Amino acid sequence: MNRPQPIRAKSGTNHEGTSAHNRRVIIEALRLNGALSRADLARATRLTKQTVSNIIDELERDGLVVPQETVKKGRGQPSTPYALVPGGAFAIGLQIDRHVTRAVAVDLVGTVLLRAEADLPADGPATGVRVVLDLVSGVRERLIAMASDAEARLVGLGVAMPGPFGIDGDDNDQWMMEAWQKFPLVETLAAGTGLEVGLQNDAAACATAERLVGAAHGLEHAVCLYLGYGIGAGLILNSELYSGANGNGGEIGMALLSPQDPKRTSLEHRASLASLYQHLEIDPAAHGVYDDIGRRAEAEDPRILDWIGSAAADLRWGVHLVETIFDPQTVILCGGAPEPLARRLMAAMEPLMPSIADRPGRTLPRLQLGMTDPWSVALGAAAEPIGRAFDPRFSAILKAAGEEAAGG
Amino acid sequence: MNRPQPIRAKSGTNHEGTSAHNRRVIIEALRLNGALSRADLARATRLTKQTVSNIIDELERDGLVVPQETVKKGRGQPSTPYALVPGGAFAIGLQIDRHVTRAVAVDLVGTVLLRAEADLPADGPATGVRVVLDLVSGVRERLIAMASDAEARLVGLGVAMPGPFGIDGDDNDQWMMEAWQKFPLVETLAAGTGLEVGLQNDAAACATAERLVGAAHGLEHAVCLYLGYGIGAGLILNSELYSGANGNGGEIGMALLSPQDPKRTSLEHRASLASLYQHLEIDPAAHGVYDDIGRRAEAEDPRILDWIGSAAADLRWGVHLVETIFDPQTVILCGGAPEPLARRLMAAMEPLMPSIADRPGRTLPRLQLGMTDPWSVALGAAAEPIGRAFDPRFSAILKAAGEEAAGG
DNA sequence: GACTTAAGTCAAGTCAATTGACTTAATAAG
DNA sequence: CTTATTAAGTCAATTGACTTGACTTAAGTC
Repeated sequence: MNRPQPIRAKSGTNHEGTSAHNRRVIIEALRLNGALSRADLARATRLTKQTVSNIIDELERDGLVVPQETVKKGRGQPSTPYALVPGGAFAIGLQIDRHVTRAVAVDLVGTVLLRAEADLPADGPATGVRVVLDLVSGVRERLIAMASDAEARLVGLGVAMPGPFGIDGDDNDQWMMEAWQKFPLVETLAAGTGLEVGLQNDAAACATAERLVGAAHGLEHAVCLYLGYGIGAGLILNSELYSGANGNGGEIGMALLSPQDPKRTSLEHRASLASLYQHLEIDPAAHGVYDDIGRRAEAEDPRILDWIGSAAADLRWGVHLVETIFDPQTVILCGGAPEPLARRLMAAMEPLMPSIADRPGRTLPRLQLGMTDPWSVALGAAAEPIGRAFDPRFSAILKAAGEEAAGG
Repeated sequence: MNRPQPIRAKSGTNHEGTSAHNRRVIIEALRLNGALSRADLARATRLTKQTVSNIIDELERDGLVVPQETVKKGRGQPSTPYALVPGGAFAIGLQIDRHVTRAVAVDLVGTVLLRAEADLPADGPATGVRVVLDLVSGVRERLIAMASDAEARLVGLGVAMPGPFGIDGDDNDQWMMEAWQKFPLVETLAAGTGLEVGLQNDAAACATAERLVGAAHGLEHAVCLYLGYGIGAGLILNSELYSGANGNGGEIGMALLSPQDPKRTSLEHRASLASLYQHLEIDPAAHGVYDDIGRRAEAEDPRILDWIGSAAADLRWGVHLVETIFDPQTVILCGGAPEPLARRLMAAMEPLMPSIADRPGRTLPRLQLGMTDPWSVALGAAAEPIGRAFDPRFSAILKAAGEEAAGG
């Protein structure tokens, strides 16, 4: 061969790609609008009635949609709306956090069916892999006990853990997170479960959750500011999660706050639960910390209010920055902070700084509160395989790497 | 009707979408890899030989590709590579700058064939629209004189001008830019020329140019820092220009530099040619300013070096920030600064701040110099219709709004 | 009670990718 | 020098999935 480098090109597509896309478009339309008739779907997707009819028949056979009561809405034959069947598909989500791992099972519409939690050992993945595999298979078994066809309808396993990925750390890895980041987790879990495995960072998972069932539902452009032990941004751009070249898109925790600052203060250093724990001089590894800060926020503990004031100033600027850079429809504050804290933090961020988002004729608020639930990252992890299997996306149309070009 | 809101759904697709995508994929492969044989194309795109053969035949009939000399590369029948025909398509790009407007004609491979320039009147679009229409039609006529089939092969008119769009300004509109931004330019130009018209901001246009023929050629993720009269970022994400919800994505000039700063200093205030003009106390509207600062940079004028030092500090942080947020493959410094200035500015930005981009095994530099040419924005404007017509993209597969769903 | 409107089906048609056999033309082996 | 092997590319038939247009069903409306 004369050509030493591989040829760079996108994949082509064929009838299967067309069909897969149209199926996904219809599923998404039902997710976004609720039950719709074949005629409505045809108009909305610009497909012909006949095509929609065929796809709906197929989806019904596959158990993904069911007809509802017919609706008489004027002249003409009454229409039969079809709705998504929640039990049409399932996914498992796994969160690996600093001292705990959580797994959830969700259905096609994003309802959390099962939760499970376990402590992670202090030696990281060495023994921790066993723990997470057991957690996942426990959830899987309970899911199958709930719905006997769940095994066949399980579309994948999503994993979420703190990023960044592929970077040499700062030697301060008290939680063994770096060891987890370097561990071949996707391969190990895929081999151990036989499922397709996807990996996201915490913030991306939160954004994925907000996109499936939360404040970003149906939005094309949204930024989720995830405030957890660290801080990150989950980016929904063109209706898809944006991950960057190496899966580290949105890892804004490491962003330094100022061009001049000789101390090189990062955003994470000032606005994250880690910074709150430090400010309060409490051990983040102690049990009940999460509930404790929730209660103290509720009680408006002055030291918490201090931190809120300072974190809010930095986050206000963070909102300004992501609005300026991304021009999103909305910014969502979400993630792992207890709700009383998140709510007060959000209130303290008002008034927001002026920005490009401050435009006439807005319908969505510039900043809104998303999920504040310790389980939202695991939910987002589970939402990823659902989206991968059912959301319309460019990559779903293209011929996959596995499919060889034949023809001679 | 019972349903007051329109139904939200993506468009479906059909055979035409498939076919259009495959054509685009093949054109892109030829653009990225140079001439390729049908067999190579089939392997790279995962299409069958037969399909590729049909598409190549069609593209050859359409005058978009030509066969090259056959190549004997070992056993088997020699292959016939096909190459893009530069004259297969043309586009016109129009830049509207503060006191000048520029138009270029480019061909399918992004070669600039013609340039034209005119001063803009001080009253903005009121009389300026006439000027830009004349400029465009002048270029169009010269293009048709060069290539008689150019009229039929003209795929569109791209326009670039400073953003942001749709925002109420800061009452300091000495250049009438706000008047231009509010003017229905796209509609007026479409009506006046009969061409499809697209609009981008300066930074986006520069990124579009870098993507077609520059440092971002073939990259999936790149951020172009555009330093012109203002400053902005052109974002290439997933191989496409990202524009945000309102076309203002990347408008980082208005980003405030610090959470605390009571003076609310914006990046544009510190790192842009406007700030340089102010620093040098020269009138940016005077003729020959551009060449003048180029010469002074070349001569290492101490006042220029002052500015370079301070702007470099801010830009260094800007690079850190976009790396942290986007995780791109590379950052490209490009745009409207004279090359001697841009080159020194880039040198002064080293060493870059540590960031997530500082990873082992990089092949591309973290920061590289892109086009520094006063015509690069106009080139990017022209590159936009070329990309719209020929690049593989999700939206090109979907049924267009014009196409009504029929079928009964 | 006849007409209009809209949902949805039927069956044939069309488009574009696929398949598998075949042709062409080179190098390698004996 | 002949034969085998390999690879590019074509031919003709097939397949899959959307489209078309006529038709059926079931409400309103006049």
